[in-house]
Amino acid sequence: MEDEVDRLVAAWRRERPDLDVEPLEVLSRVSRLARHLDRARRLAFAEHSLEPWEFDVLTSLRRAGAPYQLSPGQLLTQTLVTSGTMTNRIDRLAQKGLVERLPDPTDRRGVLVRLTPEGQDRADEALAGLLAQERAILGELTDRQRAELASLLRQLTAPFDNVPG
Amino acid sequence: MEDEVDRLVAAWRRERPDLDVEPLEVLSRVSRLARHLDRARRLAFAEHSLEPWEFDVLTSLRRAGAPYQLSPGQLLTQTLVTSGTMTNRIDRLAQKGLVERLPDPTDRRGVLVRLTPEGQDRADEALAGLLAQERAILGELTDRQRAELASLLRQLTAPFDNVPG
DNA sequence: CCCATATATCTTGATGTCAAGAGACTTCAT
DNA sequence: ATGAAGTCTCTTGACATCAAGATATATGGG
Repeated sequence: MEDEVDRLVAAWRRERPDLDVEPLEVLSRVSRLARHLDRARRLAFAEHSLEPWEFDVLTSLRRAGAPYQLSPGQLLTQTLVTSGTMTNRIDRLAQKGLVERLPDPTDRRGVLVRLTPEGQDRADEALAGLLAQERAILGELTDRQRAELASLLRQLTAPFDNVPG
Repeated sequence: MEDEVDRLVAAWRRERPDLDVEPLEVLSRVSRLARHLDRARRLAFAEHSLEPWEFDVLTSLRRAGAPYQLSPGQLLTQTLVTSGTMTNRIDRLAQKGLVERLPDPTDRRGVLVRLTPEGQDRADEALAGLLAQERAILGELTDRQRAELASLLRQLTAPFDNVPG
């Protein structure tokens, strides 16, 4: 079946027949698929009244394991946002009762952000919903194809994930 | 080589051994790779003093073929932004002399946005730079692997691209 | 002990985006 | 013709984000 990238590539080949636009076949599909996934996830999370950014913060804490707490600094390295954004996010999550701020007992400059029991439940529910949706999106592929895709994608992401930047 | 998603999946398997998180192996990699690509593209475009959104608009017009003009409405279906955003983008591109607004001769409500000669040059230069960068990112893969990846990704994107939404 | 430097978090101001709606014009049924 | 509904673009107001800097605390060399 044809997709938007086929049309995009065809347009470039018509307008710029001198250029080799083959890289777009892979990387434009990655970007466009990510956009579609963002929208789909937003819908899935909305069923649990969570925004994507809320899911990111709550699940970062959830994955940390009991007692489900991290410093704002650790959270911002995990979620790749700036400190101003993280302050704002913690404020709103605390107001909704999903996390709470605790003084760091070992550093008086510091704060610890801890998942409340309700925050933990919401994170767990939303994760289950997300996985159900993702299984549906991947439904067309065989196990063999999923493994192949994961492996090829890992080859592309590993260089980014294993440098300081 | 290990990547961030391997670590993410390992954390979930430790904290939620009851869940099958295998879908993340594919779809989290897609999202994370897209984030990396966004950053890389921003850098590539910066060498031509273009923002990613400027590239999107200019190349949409470029792909339309001579005389390189589209209505704001056509531009926003291509770039998936709202009309308010598009008005703002056209304003700024016109101010920089990369596009110009013309009255639509067939509909007095309408406007046509046309690429200026400078806008066309900038779009062409930035596209060449982008393709060079993308070839470097894909450098690790064989032709066979790229084709395989493109084909698998097309299977995932086609359902999104061939429905009204 | 003291000061310079580093670290952790929060605050401020600017920006780009979106959602909703306004204004101008067109289209179509009557 | 005429009025209602549709279409196209732009305006407005709210919001999340970022970059830069402020505040408070910690750390280590002299």
